[in-house]
Amino acid sequence: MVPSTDGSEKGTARRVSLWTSEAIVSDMVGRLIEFWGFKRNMGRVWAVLYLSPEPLTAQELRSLLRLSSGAVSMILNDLSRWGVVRKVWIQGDRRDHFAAEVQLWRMISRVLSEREKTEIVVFMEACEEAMRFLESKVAGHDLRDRAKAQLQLERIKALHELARLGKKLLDGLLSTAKLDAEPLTRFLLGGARRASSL
Amino acid sequence: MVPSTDGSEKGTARRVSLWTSEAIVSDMVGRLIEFWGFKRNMGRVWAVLYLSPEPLTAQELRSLLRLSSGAVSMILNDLSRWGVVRKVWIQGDRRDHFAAEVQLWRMISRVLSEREKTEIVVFMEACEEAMRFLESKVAGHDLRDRAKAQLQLERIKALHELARLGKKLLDGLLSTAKLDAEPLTRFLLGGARRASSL
DNA sequence: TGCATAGTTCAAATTGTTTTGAACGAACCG
DNA sequence: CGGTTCGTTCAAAACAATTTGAACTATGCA
Repeated sequence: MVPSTDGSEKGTARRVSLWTSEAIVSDMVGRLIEFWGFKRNMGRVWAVLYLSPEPLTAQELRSLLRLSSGAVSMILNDLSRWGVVRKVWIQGDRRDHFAAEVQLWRMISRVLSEREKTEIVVFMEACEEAMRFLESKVAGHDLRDRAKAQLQLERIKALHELARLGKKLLDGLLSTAKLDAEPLTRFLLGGARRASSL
Repeated sequence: MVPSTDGSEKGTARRVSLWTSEAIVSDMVGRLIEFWGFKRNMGRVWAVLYLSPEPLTAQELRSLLRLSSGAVSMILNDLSRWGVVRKVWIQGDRRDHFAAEVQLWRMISRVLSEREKTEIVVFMEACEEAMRFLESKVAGHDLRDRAKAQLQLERIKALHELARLGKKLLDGLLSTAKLDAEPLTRFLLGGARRASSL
């Protein structure tokens, strides 16, 4: 509401509403991120920081996004733990300032490797455990059970194999990621692109 | 509890508890699927069907997984809409029987294309809208605002480009998928594998 | 030291999602 | 026709996740 005394140095809140572009993008990133299993506000906060020319304080985020102090604190923590936001020390200001990681690909690969990879590994281990159980069943007496155990073994093996392939794909993506700043861009797809700043 | 009159033709519930392998896998698939943004029980139901030698009735699923009649009905609907389970007509039995899609890759590519692709397209459209808004800002009078609009334009362009690449990757996966039954297996990764039944 | 502001924590409240179970409609069977 | 079983729907209940706000800790400053 208050139209902001824009150049001010110390005032409580420098600006209290988002540009249309910021609203659209933060909303969208929020949705996307939620859909990916994170909190919606993590996406919103990240997006606002990503579109900000300077690092912002918790206060500013708070008023831009109408969140409580607690929420902002927790969300910034989450984002820091995922390495997608970092604290920036600013001369003579006691408050913490936050900046978004702008290397999109670095960010994504970090998340992928921490999150998806664990998920896949756990899944594969579960498959292995189930298969160990079935090994004993296939040697059992009941004929019907043996056939069933056999079938399950095959099916679970297929799941296991799928996970293995998924992991490989992921590893492929991640290794290209480490290599450089223009990564996905030539990962198997469309070799002839100019460098971009992802 | 009741150990089942196994070969029975018409009894209410043929079996009421899961094998260890089934418990492990259905639990695991449930988690994974939940993590992917579906209902946990969708994963569980699918997994039980996937590991079953014959199609099962809603009743059976109900007692195997301890769900209410309503829940089973709704979940089977969801699964049908996603095309990962289908009704099987069984001679002289009034009840519907359900079988899991066992072509893992076909199943996954269907879900990927329906869900992720839409998501990406919507995201790209949002980026475009935000960029249109900014185009007007860069022509504005306030100097500060112009710089900021410029920055946002660049950043949003990067997001847009990332989405485009994601889409391309997805399309690549999906097109290999359509091609055949042994798909991911040689999608860029490890050319030298035997055929599998994914 | 005492005041003021920044930041964190956590129990309670809110919000959102999934499940339940009773009510209903449809199909089959004698 | 009834009676029975199957399947669906939907409002209420249970559950899960997120947010709030007040209490608290820490730090800077005079």
